[in-house]
Amino acid sequence: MKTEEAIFPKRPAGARFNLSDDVFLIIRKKILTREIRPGERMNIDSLSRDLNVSQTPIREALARLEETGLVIKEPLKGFKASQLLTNKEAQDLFNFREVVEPFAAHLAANHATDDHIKNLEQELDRIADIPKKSGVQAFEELADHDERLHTFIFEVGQNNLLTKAYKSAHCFLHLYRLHFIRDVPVDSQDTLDEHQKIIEAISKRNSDAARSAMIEHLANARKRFQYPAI
Amino acid sequence: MKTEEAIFPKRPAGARFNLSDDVFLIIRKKILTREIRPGERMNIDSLSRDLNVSQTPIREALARLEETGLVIKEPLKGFKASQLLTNKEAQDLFNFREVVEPFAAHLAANHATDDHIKNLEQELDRIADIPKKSGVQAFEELADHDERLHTFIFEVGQNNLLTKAYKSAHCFLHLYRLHFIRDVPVDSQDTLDEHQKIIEAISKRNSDAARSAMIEHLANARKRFQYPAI
DNA sequence: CGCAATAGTTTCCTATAGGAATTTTATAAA
DNA sequence: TTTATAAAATTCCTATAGGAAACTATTGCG
Repeated sequence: MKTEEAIFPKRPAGARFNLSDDVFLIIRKKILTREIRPGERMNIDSLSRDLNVSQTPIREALARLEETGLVIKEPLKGFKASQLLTNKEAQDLFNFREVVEPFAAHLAANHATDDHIKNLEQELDRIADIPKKSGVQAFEELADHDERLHTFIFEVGQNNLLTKAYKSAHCFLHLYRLHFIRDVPVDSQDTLDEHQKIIEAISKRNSDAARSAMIEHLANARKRFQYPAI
Repeated sequence: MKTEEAIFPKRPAGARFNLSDDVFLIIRKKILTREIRPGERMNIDSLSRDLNVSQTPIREALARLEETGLVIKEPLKGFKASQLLTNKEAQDLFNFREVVEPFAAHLAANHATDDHIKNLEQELDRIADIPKKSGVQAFEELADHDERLHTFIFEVGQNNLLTKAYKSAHCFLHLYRLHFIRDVPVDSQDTLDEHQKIIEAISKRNSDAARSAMIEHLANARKRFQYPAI
């Protein structure tokens, strides 16, 4: 079968390809952009028709997504996108972050190469004008930046296990945030200031400062997050 | 198709069942007991013949196992069990545990019900005679106990996200330990004393004591672990 | 011996059919 | 009208067969 190029991007020549990986990424994206809503049923048949792919790769992709927790299988009923975090689960997530991220920042300060630091500073430049913007677009840019930065800090830290744990938890925060905070005016300046402080500490290879900057940032982020009272 | 009851245990009448879940657990067990060795190729065909199941559920189970990291897919070549942790990765794992488990112990002390505490103390009784034993059997009993205890502490702690992260990391430690320490005489008394200290702290709902007992235990465990110089 | 072409194997993917469970619809009775 | 039962349609789950692409091994040739 010829895959539709509009959907499946061309790969570098010679690269191994694999339908279920593509399908996995596509469906995951649909969920993370809320094209598929939390709790929504996902029909294997129609997915396979939409993506122009047989059922096998769809099933594999859904099985993998189930393992990540983004999708839930109800035997003999079908798959559905999992529900949003409850308030309690969101608090659990923050507890998790408060345990794991300061350590990641500490590691990052110890392992950062010059290239890493350049990347971090570029990231900061790239989003310097967000505070002047407003509305959904500002929110989305800030959320994307936040995600890139925090993930990158883990990657600089070089503990793959830790990184994996963070990533698998983080996508739920992403969804939660998307759902509740989308239309709330965000005070992006505070966030960016805190990010800057973290990056500066990492740039100076000051691991203690990086750790405490992250602790402070997360405490504030949690407060900013309390906003939507479910 | 009729599943073989020797392999697939009967389920309570009316319970939803699902072949790929069974297959997932069976293959995972084969890996965690080293019936399938790290790095070993896994042929979909022969798996499906062995388990007397068609290829579809095998593929789904392998896709899920790939997501956990226990299995690696090489497109157009097939699946294989993933390699053992490198020494560096094992150290990363200990770093991860040292960040996450003291917090879990803290949570457990705060959330423990009387039932939980009874279970913890029973677990301690159950293995009190391990120090008198020796050889592979003693090792296996200790390893099983260790796994039960640490996992249970997370469950008492009630942060599902944290628990999930721990579990998904822990199976690699399990394999690593199985490979390198199996035939090394273990000094189980130290381990059990430390476990006891943790359980006592949790029983008294003393979260600070639980945290520091766990910190101490992990530091010692890491030392005991250095044993096999790879 | 080294290299290239070929055949065989393996794996991925598709397609499809039929069984099983669920949901929906239709019909009948209270 | 409401409730209960039965039939139909939908959907999921499994099995199986076969084509396409890639890898492996063998063989033949220089």
